[in-house]
Amino acid sequence: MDAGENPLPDSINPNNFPAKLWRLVNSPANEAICWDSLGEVIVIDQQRFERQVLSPGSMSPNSPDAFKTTNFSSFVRQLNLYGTSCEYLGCNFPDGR
Amino acid sequence: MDAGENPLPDSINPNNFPAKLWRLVNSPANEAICWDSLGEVIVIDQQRFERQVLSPGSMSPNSPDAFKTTNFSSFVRQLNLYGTSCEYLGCNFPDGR
DNA sequence: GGTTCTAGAACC
DNA sequence: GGTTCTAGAACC
Repeated sequence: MDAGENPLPDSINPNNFPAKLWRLVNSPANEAICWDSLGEVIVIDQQRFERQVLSPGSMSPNSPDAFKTTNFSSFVRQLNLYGTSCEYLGCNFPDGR
Repeated sequence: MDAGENPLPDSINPNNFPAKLWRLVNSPANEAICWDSLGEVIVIDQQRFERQVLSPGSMSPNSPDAFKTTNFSSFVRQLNLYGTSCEYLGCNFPDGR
């Protein structure tokens, strides 16, 4: 599903963390973060996420989906603040295997 | 100075975290982590450190200097456990500038 | 409202 | 003895 199919209620500020996260997780274009098969927890590929989402210049400038931090640990702090469970999809090989 | 010039006392287990950290910080071969100019805090380049020290295969296999984790956040947890102050030397550009 | 650094706690 | 996940606290 794309963002158009699961709009957020007007009471949610689209510029805040939960809304950005929601759009990103539901975006099929994004390969770095997604729902698990049961739709209960978020699965993150840290390497990809840092490269494709957090890294400055990785998203189009002034994108409403860009997070304010570039640090993965700060992003995780936000996840925890909002009580979001996630799994880490890691690749353990430097060459990306 | 190299490791030969500042040996650790025999009472320090060379396989434990503080000893590994000590050797690494004092090693001129290592570019990812070093002392600041006053020799008071450790300066870490996170990107380099992940690539050149934590990443599996980045150090010679079974190196006594290899840490047990591959996660930067776990490494930072160890720093904090031992009360080690550090500064983060970040590069903010995806291409390494 | 978000970011950063550090620490608690449970687990291995 | 180390690792991981989460939370406290101070700061911006």
